[in-house]
Amino acid sequence: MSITQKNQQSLCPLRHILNVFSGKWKLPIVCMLAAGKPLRYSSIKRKIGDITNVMLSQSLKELERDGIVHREQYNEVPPRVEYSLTDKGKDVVPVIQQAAQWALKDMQQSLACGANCEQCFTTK
Amino acid sequence: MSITQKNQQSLCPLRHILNVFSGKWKLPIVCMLAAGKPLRYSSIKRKIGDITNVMLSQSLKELERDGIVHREQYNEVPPRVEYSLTDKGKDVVPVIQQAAQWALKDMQQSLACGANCEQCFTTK
DNA sequence: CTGAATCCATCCCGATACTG
DNA sequence: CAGTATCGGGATGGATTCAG
Repeated sequence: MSITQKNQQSLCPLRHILNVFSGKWKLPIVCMLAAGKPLRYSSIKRKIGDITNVMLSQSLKELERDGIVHREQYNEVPPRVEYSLTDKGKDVVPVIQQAAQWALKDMQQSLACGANCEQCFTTK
Repeated sequence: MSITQKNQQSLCPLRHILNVFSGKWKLPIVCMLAAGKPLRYSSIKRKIGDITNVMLSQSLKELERDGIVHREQYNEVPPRVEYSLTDKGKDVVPVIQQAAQWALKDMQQSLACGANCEQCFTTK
């Protein structure tokens, strides 16, 4: 399980936000959902590209537990599940955008790269 | 070494900022330095409290390599080293503050805790 | 005082295979 | 389609000891 669970007693807000969003995949996932449209499991997986089922389902489960994403399951055949951001999740988006801005500027200065990443807010 | 080195080719700004600031201690360290006054090694260690030498020196070294903190060494006896934020490091402070704001609000809602942490911007 | 060296436990992440 | 089960490598965080 994630680091989030064991240290729920660590009261520092910064530790808290790191607990919620650290890991390799959570920010990319939130970014995809930030567009507003609910996405299906396979859709997220396809957009991210190189994520495995284990990491995707685990990340989604933890984000759901932490109140960032909402999971809506439709009992159909074949099964359909859609993920979207909760209100709390939408609240973080500006913060992430600001962070991405800083990071982009930093990267341009130090690496002169174009940030051709499809997964974050800085593209286009 | 940090994850930062191997994936320098990962061009996503969000990955970049996570690379620079993830880990258990870097944000607390930056927070202490954000007050503006240069701090000595032992001073940082005392303020954080439960960090070991290994983690502190490693974190500082990586933050220095990434251009966030500046290390000033005075050749005296006993040796004295002072750490402070670079301009780039100061630029991140507002972002971290915003993040801490969100996290604090989130924690108050879900845990009703008082965030009695000395290490972050939300105290006092 | 400011670290470096060594050793060790944990856990994050991933590949592969399988299920309702 | 939307996941779970299992196994394993490598990174990360830490205790202890030692050094300039």
